[in-house]
Amino acid sequence: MVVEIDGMQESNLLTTLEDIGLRKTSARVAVTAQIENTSDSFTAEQLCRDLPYVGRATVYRTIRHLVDAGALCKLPILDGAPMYSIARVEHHHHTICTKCGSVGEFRHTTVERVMRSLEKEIDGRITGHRMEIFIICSKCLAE
Amino acid sequence: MVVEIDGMQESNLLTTLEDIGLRKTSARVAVTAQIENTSDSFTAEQLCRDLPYVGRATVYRTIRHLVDAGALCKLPILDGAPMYSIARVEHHHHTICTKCGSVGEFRHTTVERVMRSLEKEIDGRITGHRMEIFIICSKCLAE
DNA sequence: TGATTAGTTGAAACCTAGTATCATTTAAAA
DNA sequence: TTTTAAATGATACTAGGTTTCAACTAATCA
Ligand SMILES: [Mn+2]
Ligand SMILES: [Mn+2]
Ligand SMILES: [Zn+2]
Ligand SMILES: [Zn+2]
Repeated sequence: MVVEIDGMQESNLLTTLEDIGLRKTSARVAVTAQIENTSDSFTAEQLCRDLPYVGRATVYRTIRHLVDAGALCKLPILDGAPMYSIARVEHHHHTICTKCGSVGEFRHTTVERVMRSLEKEIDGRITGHRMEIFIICSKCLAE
Repeated sequence: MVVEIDGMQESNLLTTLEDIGLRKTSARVAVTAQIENTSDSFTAEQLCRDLPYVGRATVYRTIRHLVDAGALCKLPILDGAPMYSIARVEHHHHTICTKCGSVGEFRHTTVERVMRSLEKEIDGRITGHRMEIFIICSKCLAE
């Protein structure tokens, strides 16, 4: 069963940073607010353009903190900069529209069950997995 | 059922290039031979280091031709350069050892079946998918 | 409250991975 | 052979990101 995960839940990235023991600074307020107001996924460079008064280094550092803390997903894009999106649930996978780049999150119980069954069959110890489904999203199909 | 795919089958990357209509040049002979003699996966920079007499531009161009032709897999590594490996079967997935970086290829019938079943459930039209399983390989576990 | 201090910032320099340019060379057809 | 379009590779450039470090500031403390 596919469970699509969407929209604006409480996330407060700033609190995540404070919980790690980092200071509440104006740069961090600006970066986290911008991310939370961007309902879609984004790249680091987009964030830099949206926040011209925050230094590049700080934008990148803040993103890294949030990824390390598990509050942001970093997903590799084969040609180009990785995309980031707020991680609303612990473990999930992504749909990526190859036309417009929009990213969706979902969980799939059968996939997870299959993964667990693989542990007996794969040579070595499984420590994790990643899955992306490439789509043309309904919005792009409608055009 | 997991089908692990391994070892040295006939692949002749050079022939792939000629089949696309590209000329047989000494640079292309060198690059394809080096790839075929590297039984493991590799990065573009590794290949450049192994072939100091072939220009960087040519190494990158040759890799791109081979990827476009489907003879090489390009797989994204979250921090760093993508890895390449010879594509021995049409569609497959990868295991990546997070310790030594070695890449394995496998097919999994159940995963593919699940993918097809997802088409009804995901919003949009599915055009493809990607899956990587992160492992500590048996070689690294043995150390 | 103001003094202290360790954490934070951001301009600039740097780095890695990869692409574009273009004069020279070469494969392959004629 | 001669011809010529394709290929090469040195060099310059770009994108994405990190390091450095002097200046700044948030949080703690007297
Ligand atoms: Mn999963
Ligand atoms: Mn598959
Ligand atoms: Zn789309
Ligand atoms: Zn390993």
